[in-house]
Amino acid sequence: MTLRLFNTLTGQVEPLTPSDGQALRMYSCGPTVYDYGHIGNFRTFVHVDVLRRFLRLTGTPVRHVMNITDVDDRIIRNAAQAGMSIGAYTAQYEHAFLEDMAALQIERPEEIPHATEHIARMVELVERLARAKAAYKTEAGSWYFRLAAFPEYGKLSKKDLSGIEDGARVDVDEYDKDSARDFAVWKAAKPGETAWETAIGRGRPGWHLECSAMSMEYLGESFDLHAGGEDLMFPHHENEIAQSETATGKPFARHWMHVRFLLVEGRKMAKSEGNFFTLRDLLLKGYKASAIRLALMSVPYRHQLNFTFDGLTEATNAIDRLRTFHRRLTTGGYAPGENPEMQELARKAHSDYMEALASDLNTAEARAPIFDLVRAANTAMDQGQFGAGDRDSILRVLADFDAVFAVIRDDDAEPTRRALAWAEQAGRMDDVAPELRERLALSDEAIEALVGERTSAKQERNFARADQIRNELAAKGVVIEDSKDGVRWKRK
RNA sequence: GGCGCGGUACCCAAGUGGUAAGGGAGAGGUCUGCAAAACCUUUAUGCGCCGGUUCGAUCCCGGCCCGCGCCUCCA
Repeated sequence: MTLRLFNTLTGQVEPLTPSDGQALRMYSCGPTVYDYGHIGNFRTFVHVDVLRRFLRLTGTPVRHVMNITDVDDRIIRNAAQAGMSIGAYTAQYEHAFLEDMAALQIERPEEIPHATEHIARMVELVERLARAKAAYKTEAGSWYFRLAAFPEYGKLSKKDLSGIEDGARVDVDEYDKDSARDFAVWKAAKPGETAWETAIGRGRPGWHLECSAMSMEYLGESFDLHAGGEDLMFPHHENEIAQSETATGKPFARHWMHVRFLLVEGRKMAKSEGNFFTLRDLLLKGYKASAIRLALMSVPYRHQLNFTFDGLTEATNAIDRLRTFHRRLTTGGYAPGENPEMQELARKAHSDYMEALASDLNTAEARAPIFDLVRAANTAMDQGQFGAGDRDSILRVLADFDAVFAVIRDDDAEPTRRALAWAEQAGRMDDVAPELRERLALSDEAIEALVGERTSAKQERNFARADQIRNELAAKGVVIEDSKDGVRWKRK
Protein backbone atom coordinates (compact mmCIF):
# COMPACT_ATOMS: atom_id res chain seq x y z
CA MET A 1 0.00 0.00 0.00
CA THR A 2 1.38 3.37 -1.05
CA LEU A 3 0.85 6.54 0.92
CA ARG A 4 -0.71 9.39 -1.02
CA LEU A 5 0.40 12.61 0.62
CA PHE A 6 -0.29 16.24 -0.17
CA ASN A 7 2.81 17.93 -1.55
CA THR A 8 3.00 21.66 -0.83
CA LEU A 9 5.41 22.12 -3.70
CA THR A 10 2.99 20.88 -6.36
CA GLY A 11 -0.26 21.57 -4.53
CA GLN A 12 -1.38 18.01 -5.15
CA VAL A 13 -1.78 14.72 -3.39
CA GLU A 14 0.97 12.47 -4.70
CA PRO A 15 2.33 9.01 -3.94
CA LEU A 16 5.26 9.03 -1.55
CA THR A 17 7.81 6.26 -2.01
CA PRO A 18 11.57 6.03 -1.51
CA SER A 19 13.21 7.39 -4.65
CA ASP A 20 16.21 5.12 -4.12
CA GLY A 21 14.02 2.06 -3.67
CA GLN A 22 15.50 1.57 -0.21
CA ALA A 23 14.43 3.75 2.67
CA LEU A 24 12.36 6.88 2.65
CA ARG A 25 14.69 9.74 3.42
CA MET A 26 12.93 12.44 5.36
CA TYR A 27 13.87 15.53 7.30
CA SER A 28 11.69 17.37 9.76
CA CYS A 29 12.53 20.66 11.39
CA GLY A 30 13.09 20.07 15.08
CA PRO A 31 12.88 22.36 18.05
CA THR A 32 14.91 25.35 19.05
CA VAL A 33 15.72 24.34 22.59
CA TYR A 34 15.30 27.63 24.44
CA ASP A 35 12.21 26.69 26.47
CA TYR A 36 9.77 23.86 27.15
CA GLY A 37 7.81 22.59 24.17
CA HIS A 38 4.19 23.64 23.90
CA ILE A 39 1.31 21.64 22.52
CA GLY A 40 1.48 23.51 19.23
CA ASN A 41 5.00 22.23 18.72
CA PHE A 42 3.87 18.76 19.57
CA ARG A 43 0.95 18.75 17.19
CA THR A 44 3.49 19.00 14.39
CA PHE A 45 5.78 16.37 15.84
CA VAL A 46 2.88 14.00 16.49
CA HIS A 47 1.74 14.23 12.89
CA VAL A 48 5.23 13.68 11.55
CA ASP A 49 5.26 10.66 13.83
CA VAL A 50 1.99 9.45 12.29
CA LEU A 51 3.64 9.73 8.91
CA ARG A 52 6.72 7.73 9.84
CA ARG A 53 4.75 5.15 11.75
CA PHE A 54 2.41 4.61 8.83
CA LEU A 55 5.30 4.26 6.41
CA ARG A 56 6.84 1.64 8.64
CA LEU A 57 3.53 -0.13 9.01
CA THR A 58 3.32 -0.43 5.25
CA GLY A 59 6.80 -1.89 5.14
CA THR A 60 8.71 1.19 4.06
CA PRO A 61 11.94 1.68 5.99
CA VAL A 62 12.45 5.25 7.08
CA ARG A 63 15.58 7.28 7.47
CA HIS A 64 14.36 10.26 9.41
CA VAL A 65 16.51 13.19 10.46
CA MET A 66 15.35 15.85 12.88
CA ASN A 67 17.63 18.68 13.90
CA ILE A 68 18.05 20.31 17.27
CA THR A 69 18.68 24.03 16.94
CA ASP A 70 20.95 24.71 19.88
CA VAL A 71 22.19 28.15 18.94
CA ASP A 72 20.13 31.17 17.96
CA ASP A 73 19.33 34.67 19.17
CA ARG A 74 16.84 33.59 21.83
CA ILE A 75 19.19 30.97 23.20
CA ILE A 76 22.07 33.40 23.38
CA ARG A 77 19.89 35.98 25.08
CA ASN A 78 18.28 33.60 27.58
CA ALA A 79 21.50 31.82 28.44
CA ALA A 80 23.18 35.14 29.13
CA GLN A 81 20.31 36.18 31.39
CA ALA A 82 20.57 32.89 33.24
CA GLY A 83 24.32 33.29 33.51
CA MET A 84 24.88 29.95 31.77
CA SER A 85 26.83 28.75 28.79
CA ILE A 86 24.59 28.09 25.82
CA GLY A 87 25.54 24.42 26.00
CA ALA A 88 24.38 24.05 29.58
CA TYR A 89 21.33 26.14 28.89
CA THR A 90 20.15 24.16 25.89
CA ALA A 91 20.99 20.77 27.41
CA GLN A 92 18.23 21.07 29.99
CA TYR A 93 15.60 21.94 27.40
CA GLU A 94 16.78 19.32 24.96
CA HIS A 95 16.48 16.74 27.72
CA ALA A 96 12.97 17.97 28.52
CA PHE A 97 12.04 17.91 24.86
CA LEU A 98 13.13 14.32 24.36
CA GLU A 99 11.29 13.34 27.52
CA ASP A 100 8.13 15.02 26.24
CA MET A 101 8.46 13.30 22.88
CA ALA A 102 8.68 9.96 24.64
CA ALA A 103 5.67 10.81 26.80
CA LEU A 104 3.67 11.37 23.63
CA GLN A 105 4.91 8.08 22.14
CA ILE A 106 6.68 9.93 19.36
CA GLU A 107 9.30 7.64 17.88
CA ARG A 108 12.91 8.75 17.89
CA PRO A 109 14.11 9.80 14.46
CA GLU A 110 17.10 7.81 13.19
CA GLU A 111 19.31 10.88 13.50
CA ILE A 112 19.02 13.91 15.77
CA PRO A 113 21.90 16.19 14.78
CA HIS A 114 22.79 19.37 16.66
CA ALA A 115 23.45 22.61 14.85
CA THR A 116 26.52 23.36 16.94
CA GLU A 117 28.11 20.07 15.92
CA HIS A 118 27.84 20.78 12.21
CA ILE A 119 29.35 24.22 11.94
CA ALA A 120 32.00 23.02 9.52
CA ARG A 121 29.38 21.75 7.08
CA MET A 122 27.56 25.03 7.25
CA VAL A 123 30.71 27.00 6.57
CA GLU A 124 31.39 24.79 3.55
CA LEU A 125 27.92 25.54 2.27
CA VAL A 126 28.46 29.27 2.60
CA GLU A 127 31.76 28.95 0.75
CA ARG A 128 30.05 26.99 -1.96
CA LEU A 129 27.41 29.71 -2.31
CA ALA A 130 30.09 32.37 -2.32
CA ARG A 131 31.89 30.64 -5.17
CA ALA A 132 28.61 30.61 -7.08
CA LYS A 133 28.33 34.34 -6.38
CA ALA A 134 25.09 33.64 -4.53
CA ALA A 135 26.35 34.74 -1.12
CA TYR A 136 28.24 37.84 -0.10
CA LYS A 137 29.88 39.18 3.00
CA THR A 138 28.95 42.54 4.44
CA GLU A 139 31.23 45.02 6.11
CA ALA A 140 29.98 43.89 9.49
CA GLY A 141 31.11 40.35 8.69
CA SER A 142 27.74 38.68 8.13
CA TRP A 143 26.99 36.64 5.05
CA TYR A 144 23.80 36.94 3.05
CA PHE A 145 22.18 34.86 0.38
CA ARG A 146 21.50 36.86 -2.77
CA LEU A 147 17.86 36.25 -3.63
CA ALA A 148 18.46 37.41 -7.17
CA ALA A 149 20.64 34.32 -7.63
CA PHE A 150 17.63 32.03 -7.36
CA PRO A 151 14.83 33.01 -9.75
CA GLU A 152 12.58 30.23 -8.54
CA TYR A 153 12.37 31.77 -5.08
CA GLY A 154 8.80 31.58 -3.83
CA LYS A 155 7.89 28.32 -5.57
CA LEU A 156 7.01 26.56 -2.33
CA SER A 157 4.93 29.25 -0.65
CA LYS A 158 3.60 30.47 -3.99
CA LYS A 159 4.79 33.96 -3.34
CA ASP A 160 5.61 36.39 -6.07
CA LEU A 161 8.25 38.63 -4.65
CA SER A 162 9.02 40.43 -7.88
CA GLY A 163 6.80 43.32 -6.85
CA ILE A 164 8.68 43.91 -3.63
CA GLU A 165 10.79 46.99 -3.98
CA ASP A 166 14.35 46.75 -2.85
CA GLY A 167 15.01 48.88 0.15
CA ALA A 168 11.38 49.17 1.09
CA ARG A 169 11.77 47.43 4.41
CA VAL A 170 15.42 47.67 5.24
CA ASP A 171 15.96 48.20 8.90
CA VAL A 172 18.94 49.85 10.51
CA ASP A 173 20.82 46.69 11.35
CA GLU A 174 20.70 45.46 7.82
CA TYR A 175 21.72 48.57 5.97
CA ASP A 176 24.56 46.88 4.19
CA LYS A 177 22.53 44.17 2.48
CA ASP A 178 22.34 44.36 -1.28
CA SER A 179 18.62 43.78 -1.20
CA ALA A 180 16.11 43.94 1.62
CA ARG A 181 14.97 40.40 0.93
CA ASP A 182 18.39 38.82 1.09
CA PHE A 183 18.58 36.64 4.15
CA ALA A 184 21.42 35.89 6.54
CA VAL A 185 23.27 32.61 6.18
CA TRP A 186 25.97 33.53 8.67
CA LYS A 187 25.77 36.10 11.41
CA ALA A 188 28.84 38.01 12.55
CA ALA A 189 29.48 37.76 16.25
CA LYS A 190 28.66 40.72 18.39
CA PRO A 191 30.99 41.37 21.32
CA GLY A 192 30.66 38.76 24.01
CA GLU A 193 28.43 36.44 22.00
CA THR A 194 29.01 32.76 21.46
CA ALA A 195 30.78 32.42 18.15
CA TRP A 196 32.88 30.11 16.03
CA GLU A 197 36.17 31.07 14.47
CA THR A 198 35.95 29.90 10.85
CA ALA A 199 37.29 30.47 7.39
CA ILE A 200 34.42 32.79 6.59
CA GLY A 201 34.86 34.80 9.76
CA ARG A 202 33.89 34.76 13.39
CA GLY A 203 30.21 34.20 13.95
CA ARG A 204 27.40 31.70 14.03
CA PRO A 205 25.17 30.06 11.43
CA GLY A 206 21.85 31.42 10.31
CA TRP A 207 18.88 29.24 11.16
CA HIS A 208 17.96 28.43 7.57
CA LEU A 209 21.47 27.33 6.78
CA GLU A 210 21.48 24.76 9.57
CA CYS A 211 18.67 22.74 8.12
CA SER A 212 20.13 22.78 4.62
CA ALA A 213 23.53 21.64 5.82
CA MET A 214 22.32 18.92 8.15
CA SER A 215 19.62 17.51 5.90
CA MET A 216 22.05 17.15 3.01
CA GLU A 217 24.75 15.74 5.23
CA TYR A 218 22.58 12.86 6.41
CA LEU A 219 20.23 12.39 3.48
CA GLY A 220 22.15 13.50 0.42
CA GLU A 221 21.69 16.54 -1.77
CA SER A 222 18.30 15.33 -2.97
CA PHE A 223 15.93 13.46 -0.72
CA ASP A 224 12.32 12.37 -0.48
CA LEU A 225 10.46 14.46 2.06
CA HIS A 226 10.83 17.56 4.16
CA ALA A 227 8.28 18.31 6.85
CA GLY A 228 7.50 21.01 9.36
CA GLY A 229 4.88 23.38 10.73
CA GLU A 230 2.98 25.56 8.28
CA ASP A 231 4.69 28.70 9.49
CA LEU A 232 8.04 27.35 8.37
CA MET A 233 6.97 27.27 4.75
CA PHE A 234 7.91 30.90 4.43
CA PRO A 235 10.55 32.01 4.79
CA HIS A 236 12.41 29.11 6.41
CA HIS A 237 11.75 26.34 3.90
CA GLU A 238 11.79 28.70 0.98
CA ASN A 239 15.25 29.80 2.06
CA GLU A 240 16.42 26.24 2.52
CA ILE A 241 15.40 25.48 -1.04
CA ALA A 242 17.13 28.57 -2.37
CA GLN A 243 20.41 27.85 -0.60
CA SER A 244 20.48 24.16 -1.24
CA GLU A 245 19.45 24.14 -4.87
CA THR A 246 21.73 27.03 -5.68
CA ALA A 247 24.65 25.25 -4.07
CA THR A 248 24.07 21.83 -5.59
CA GLY A 249 22.21 22.55 -8.78
CA LYS A 250 19.92 19.66 -7.86
CA PRO A 251 16.38 19.51 -6.56
CA PHE A 252 16.40 19.59 -2.76
CA ALA A 253 13.42 17.76 -1.18
CA ARG A 254 10.91 16.57 -3.74
CA HIS A 255 7.96 16.32 -1.37
CA TRP A 256 7.00 18.89 1.27
CA MET A 257 4.57 18.30 4.12
CA HIS A 258 3.23 21.11 6.30
CA VAL A 259 1.23 20.61 9.44
CA ARG A 260 -1.32 23.32 10.18
CA PHE A 261 -1.35 25.25 13.39
CA LEU A 262 -3.59 24.44 16.25
CA LEU A 263 -5.86 26.95 17.93
CA VAL A 264 -6.58 26.84 21.64
CA GLU A 265 -10.21 27.49 22.57
CA GLY A 266 -10.67 29.09 19.17
CA ARG A 267 -7.72 31.45 19.24
CA LYS A 268 -4.14 31.29 18.21
CA MET A 269 -2.11 30.07 21.12
CA ALA A 270 -0.05 32.84 22.63
CA LYS A 271 1.33 33.66 26.01
CA SER A 272 -0.44 37.01 25.86
CA GLU A 273 -3.79 35.27 25.29
CA GLY A 274 -3.40 33.20 28.42
CA ASN A 275 -4.01 30.05 26.38
CA PHE A 276 -0.46 28.87 26.12
CA PHE A 277 0.19 25.33 27.33
CA THR A 278 3.25 23.19 27.47
CA LEU A 279 2.88 19.43 27.61
CA ARG A 280 3.97 19.60 31.24
CA ASP A 281 1.19 22.06 32.09
CA LEU A 282 -1.39 19.57 30.87
CA LEU A 283 0.17 16.58 32.60
CA LEU A 284 0.15 18.47 35.88
CA LYS A 285 -3.52 19.25 35.39
CA GLY A 286 -4.07 15.51 35.39
CA TYR A 287 -4.56 14.84 31.68
CA LYS A 288 -3.00 11.67 30.38
CA ALA A 289 -0.25 11.73 27.80
CA SER A 290 -2.22 9.32 25.61
CA ALA A 291 -5.27 11.61 25.63
CA ILE A 292 -3.09 14.54 24.64
CA ARG A 293 -1.61 12.51 21.80
CA LEU A 294 -5.00 11.44 20.52
CA ALA A 295 -6.41 14.95 20.81
CA LEU A 296 -3.47 16.29 18.82
CA MET A 297 -3.78 13.71 16.08
CA SER A 298 -7.55 13.26 15.81
CA VAL A 299 -7.94 16.06 13.32
CA PRO A 300 -5.99 15.43 10.10
CA TYR A 301 -2.76 17.37 9.79
CA ARG A 302 -3.94 19.58 6.95
CA HIS A 303 -6.81 20.96 9.00
CA GLN A 304 -6.62 23.45 11.77
CA LEU A 305 -7.23 21.81 15.12
CA ASN A 306 -9.11 23.64 17.83
CA PHE A 307 -7.54 22.29 20.99
CA THR A 308 -9.92 22.42 23.96
CA PHE A 309 -10.21 20.85 27.39
CA ASP A 310 -13.50 19.32 26.30
CA GLY A 311 -11.62 17.71 23.46
CA LEU A 312 -9.08 16.34 25.88
CA THR A 313 -11.79 14.79 28.03
CA GLU A 314 -13.38 13.33 24.94
CA ALA A 315 -10.09 11.79 23.89
CA THR A 316 -9.64 10.37 27.37
CA ASN A 317 -13.04 8.68 27.17
CA ALA A 318 -12.47 7.38 23.66
CA ILE A 319 -9.20 5.79 24.76
CA ASP A 320 -10.91 4.26 27.78
CA ARG A 321 -13.35 2.57 25.46
CA LEU A 322 -10.54 1.10 23.37
CA ARG A 323 -8.55 -0.04 26.38
CA THR A 324 -11.58 -1.60 28.04
CA PHE A 325 -12.27 -3.51 24.87
CA HIS A 326 -8.67 -4.59 24.54
CA ARG A 327 -8.69 -5.83 28.11
CA ARG A 328 -11.87 -7.75 27.43
CA LEU A 329 -10.15 -9.48 24.53
CA THR A 330 -7.00 -10.39 26.39
CA THR A 331 -8.52 -11.39 29.71
CA GLY A 332 -11.71 -13.11 28.61
CA GLY A 333 -12.00 -16.82 27.86
CA TYR A 334 -13.00 -17.75 24.34
CA ALA A 335 -13.83 -21.12 22.87
CA PRO A 336 -11.70 -22.36 19.98
CA GLY A 337 -12.94 -21.51 16.50
CA GLU A 338 -14.11 -18.42 14.77
CA ASN A 339 -17.17 -16.63 13.52
CA PRO A 340 -16.97 -16.08 9.74
CA GLU A 341 -18.88 -12.82 10.04
CA MET A 342 -16.47 -11.54 12.66
CA GLN A 343 -13.54 -12.52 10.49
CA GLU A 344 -14.96 -10.57 7.60
CA LEU A 345 -15.64 -7.54 9.78
CA ALA A 346 -12.11 -7.60 11.10
CA ARG A 347 -10.68 -7.84 7.62
CA LYS A 348 -12.86 -4.97 6.41
CA ALA A 349 -12.04 -2.78 9.39
CA HIS A 350 -8.36 -3.30 8.79
CA SER A 351 -8.48 -2.46 5.13
CA ASP A 352 -10.68 0.61 5.69
CA TYR A 353 -8.30 1.75 8.38
CA MET A 354 -5.24 1.37 6.18
CA GLU A 355 -6.95 3.00 3.23
CA ALA A 356 -7.92 6.04 5.29
CA LEU A 357 -4.35 6.57 6.41
CA ALA A 358 -3.00 5.98 2.94
CA SER A 359 -5.32 8.74 1.82
CA ASP A 360 -3.24 11.71 2.97
CA LEU A 361 -3.06 10.44 6.55
CA ASN A 362 -6.73 10.90 7.31
CA THR A 363 -6.55 10.06 10.99
CA ALA A 364 -10.16 11.07 11.65
CA GLU A 365 -11.46 8.69 9.02
CA ALA A 366 -9.11 5.93 10.14
CA ARG A 367 -10.59 5.83 13.63
CA ALA A 368 -14.10 5.07 12.48
CA PRO A 369 -13.69 1.45 11.32
CA ILE A 370 -11.86 0.59 14.51
CA PHE A 371 -14.70 1.82 16.68
CA ASP A 372 -17.16 0.03 14.41
CA LEU A 373 -15.25 -3.15 14.98
CA VAL A 374 -15.26 -2.65 18.74
CA ARG A 375 -19.02 -2.43 18.79
CA ALA A 376 -19.53 -5.40 16.51
CA ALA A 377 -17.14 -7.54 18.53
CA ASN A 378 -18.66 -6.57 21.87
CA THR A 379 -22.06 -7.51 20.52
CA ALA A 380 -20.81 -10.86 19.24
CA MET A 381 -19.19 -11.56 22.60
CA ASP A 382 -22.38 -10.71 24.46
CA GLN A 383 -24.19 -13.16 22.23
CA GLY A 384 -21.59 -15.87 22.55
CA GLN A 385 -20.83 -15.72 18.83
CA PHE A 386 -17.17 -15.04 19.33
CA GLY A 387 -14.25 -17.47 19.25
CA ALA A 388 -10.57 -17.47 20.07
CA GLY A 389 -9.84 -17.10 16.36
CA ASP A 390 -11.85 -13.92 16.30
CA ARG A 391 -9.98 -12.63 19.29
CA ASP A 392 -6.68 -13.26 17.54
CA SER A 393 -7.77 -11.57 14.33
CA ILE A 394 -9.05 -8.51 16.14
CA LEU A 395 -5.95 -8.27 18.30
CA ARG A 396 -3.95 -8.11 15.10
CA VAL A 397 -6.13 -5.27 13.79
CA LEU A 398 -5.72 -3.40 17.06
CA ALA A 399 -1.98 -3.92 16.92
CA ASP A 400 -1.87 -2.22 13.53
CA PHE A 401 -4.10 0.53 14.83
CA ASP A 402 -1.77 1.09 17.75
CA ALA A 403 1.28 0.91 15.51
CA VAL A 404 0.23 4.37 14.36
CA PHE A 405 -2.12 5.75 17.00
CA ALA A 406 -0.17 4.37 19.96
CA VAL A 407 -2.84 4.97 22.57
CA ILE A 408 -4.17 1.55 23.54
CA ARG A 409 -1.07 0.37 25.32
CA ASP A 410 -1.17 2.18 28.62
CA ASP A 411 2.13 3.88 29.39
CA ASP A 412 0.49 6.90 30.96
CA ALA A 413 1.67 6.50 34.51
CA GLU A 414 5.33 7.13 33.76
CA PRO A 415 5.04 10.54 32.05
CA THR A 416 2.74 11.74 34.79
CA ARG A 417 5.13 10.62 37.49
CA ARG A 418 8.01 12.29 35.70
CA ALA A 419 6.05 15.51 35.29
CA LEU A 420 5.32 15.45 38.99
CA ALA A 421 8.96 14.91 39.86
CA TRP A 422 9.86 17.76 37.57
CA ALA A 423 7.25 20.05 39.15
CA GLU A 424 8.75 19.38 42.54
CA GLN A 425 12.22 20.24 41.35
CA ALA A 426 11.08 23.25 39.32
CA GLY A 427 8.95 24.68 42.10
CA ARG A 428 5.73 24.14 40.19
CA MET A 429 3.88 22.07 42.78
CA ASP A 430 1.17 24.70 43.03
CA ASP A 431 0.16 23.79 39.48
CA VAL A 432 -0.42 20.13 40.29
CA ALA A 433 -4.07 19.13 40.39
CA PRO A 434 -4.80 17.87 43.93
CA GLU A 435 -6.59 14.72 42.68
CA LEU A 436 -3.49 13.82 40.78
CA ARG A 437 -1.34 13.68 43.88
CA GLU A 438 -3.84 11.45 45.67
CA ARG A 439 -4.15 9.16 42.72
CA LEU A 440 -0.48 8.56 42.42
CA ALA A 441 -0.13 8.03 46.14
CA LEU A 442 -2.06 4.76 45.79
CA SER A 443 0.08 1.82 44.67
CA ASP A 444 -1.12 -1.05 42.52
CA GLU A 445 -0.49 -3.41 45.43
CA ALA A 446 -2.69 -1.38 47.74
CA ILE A 447 -5.42 -1.38 45.11
CA GLU A 448 -5.16 -5.14 44.63
CA ALA A 449 -5.47 -5.65 48.37
CA LEU A 450 -8.60 -3.54 48.59
CA VAL A 451 -10.12 -5.18 45.54
CA GLY A 452 -9.48 -8.58 47.10
CA GLU A 453 -11.06 -7.54 50.33
CA ARG A 454 -14.10 -6.28 48.45
CA THR A 455 -14.48 -9.57 46.60
CA SER A 456 -14.46 -11.47 49.91
CA ALA A 457 -16.99 -9.06 51.35
CA LYS A 458 -19.21 -9.62 48.35
CA GLN A 459 -19.00 -13.38 48.73
CA GLU A 460 -20.12 -12.97 52.30
CA ARG A 461 -22.89 -10.74 50.98
CA ASN A 462 -21.52 -7.88 53.03
CA PHE A 463 -22.46 -5.36 50.39
CA ALA A 464 -22.10 -2.40 52.68
CA ARG A 465 -18.40 -3.09 53.12
CA ALA A 466 -17.98 -3.91 49.43
CA ASP A 467 -19.56 -0.64 48.39
CA GLN A 468 -17.54 1.26 50.92
CA ILE A 469 -14.33 -0.02 49.38
CA ARG A 470 -15.59 0.68 45.90
CA ASN A 471 -16.43 4.28 46.82
CA GLU A 472 -13.13 4.75 48.54
CA LEU A 473 -11.27 3.61 45.44
CA ALA A 474 -13.50 5.63 43.13
CA ALA A 475 -12.61 8.75 45.08
CA LYS A 476 -9.00 8.07 44.27
CA GLY A 477 -9.67 7.52 40.61
CA VAL A 478 -9.83 3.74 40.57
CA VAL A 479 -12.82 2.15 38.86
CA ILE A 480 -13.93 -1.42 39.58
CA GLU A 481 -15.74 -3.55 37.07
CA ASP A 482 -17.38 -6.87 37.92
CA SER A 483 -17.66 -9.17 34.96
CA LYS A 484 -18.34 -12.82 34.33
CA ASP A 485 -14.62 -13.34 34.01
CA GLY A 486 -13.85 -11.80 37.37
CA VAL A 487 -13.10 -8.38 38.76
CA ARG A 488 -11.14 -5.82 36.79
CA TRP A 489 -9.97 -2.43 37.93
CA LYS A 490 -8.41 0.52 36.20
CA ARG A 491 -7.19 3.97 36.99
CA LYS A 492 -9.32 6.77 35.61
C1' G B 1 -3.72 44.54 0.37
C1' G B 2 -1.51 39.38 -1.32
C1' C B 3 -1.87 33.96 -0.57
C1' G B 4 -4.73 30.09 1.74
C1' C B 5 -8.24 27.31 4.88
C1' G B 6 -12.86 26.39 7.15
C1' G B 7 -18.44 26.96 8.28
C1' U B 8 -21.92 19.29 8.58
C1' A B 9 -26.52 17.15 14.66
C1' C B 10 -25.68 19.48 21.84
C1' C B 11 -19.92 19.32 21.13
C1' C B 12 -15.61 17.34 18.05
C1' A B 13 -15.46 15.48 13.19
C1' A B 14 -15.19 12.21 8.20
C1' G B 15 -17.18 12.25 3.60
C1' U B 16 -19.30 11.68 -1.51
C1' G B 17 -22.62 14.47 -7.81
C1' G B 18 -27.48 9.91 -6.22
C1' U B 19 -29.45 11.07 -1.17
C1' A B 20 -25.39 12.10 5.75
C1' A B 21 -18.88 7.68 8.91
C1' G B 22 -16.99 7.75 13.69
C1' G B 23 -16.12 9.73 18.68
C1' G B 24 -17.91 12.40 23.05
C1' A B 25 -22.13 14.12 25.83
C1' G B 26 -27.64 13.53 26.86
C1' A B 27 -32.24 10.39 27.31
C1' G B 28 -34.71 5.50 27.65
C1' G B 29 -33.92 0.16 28.03
C1' U B 30 -31.17 -4.84 28.87
C1' C B 31 -27.62 -6.90 32.29
C1' U B 32 -26.12 -6.31 37.68
C1' G B 33 -27.10 -7.32 45.05
C1' C B 34 -26.44 -2.01 43.61
C1' A B 35 -22.98 0.05 40.30
C1' A B 36 -19.35 0.07 36.50
C1' A B 37 -18.34 -2.03 31.80
C1' A B 38 -20.92 -3.84 27.54
C1' C B 39 -25.08 -3.98 24.27
C1' C B 40 -29.83 -2.00 22.16
C1' U B 41 -32.88 2.35 21.03
C1' U B 42 -32.85 7.59 20.42
C1' U B 43 -30.65 13.09 18.42
C1' A B 44 -29.28 16.60 10.91
C1' U B 45 -35.71 15.50 5.05
C1' G B 46 -30.43 18.24 6.74
C1' C B 47 -24.58 19.69 5.58
C1' G B 48 -23.56 29.06 6.63
C1' C B 49 -26.94 32.18 3.08
C1' C B 50 -28.61 33.25 -2.12
C1' G B 51 -28.49 32.06 -7.08
C1' G B 52 -26.72 28.75 -11.21
C1' U B 53 -25.23 23.97 -13.79
C1' U B 54 -27.51 18.92 -13.52
C1' C B 55 -32.47 14.00 -14.10
C1' G B 56 -30.35 14.82 -9.24
C1' A B 57 -25.70 19.07 -5.15
C1' U B 58 -23.86 19.03 1.28
C1' C B 59 -20.28 17.72 -2.42
C1' C B 60 -19.38 21.56 -9.14
C1' C B 61 -19.72 27.18 -10.56
C1' G B 62 -20.77 32.44 -9.07
C1' G B 63 -21.98 35.98 -5.29
C1' C B 64 -22.61 37.12 -0.14
C1' C B 65 -22.07 36.52 5.32
C1' C B 66 -19.12 34.60 9.36
C1' G B 67 -14.59 32.49 11.58
C1' C B 68 -9.39 31.46 11.13
C1' G B 69 -4.22 31.08 9.38
C1' C B 70 0.25 32.76 6.75
C1' C B 71 2.62 37.13 4.61
C1' U B 72 7.98 39.40 10.84
C1' C B 73 10.67 35.35 15.34
C1' C B 74 7.07 31.35 15.69
C1' A B 75 5.31 24.22 15.27
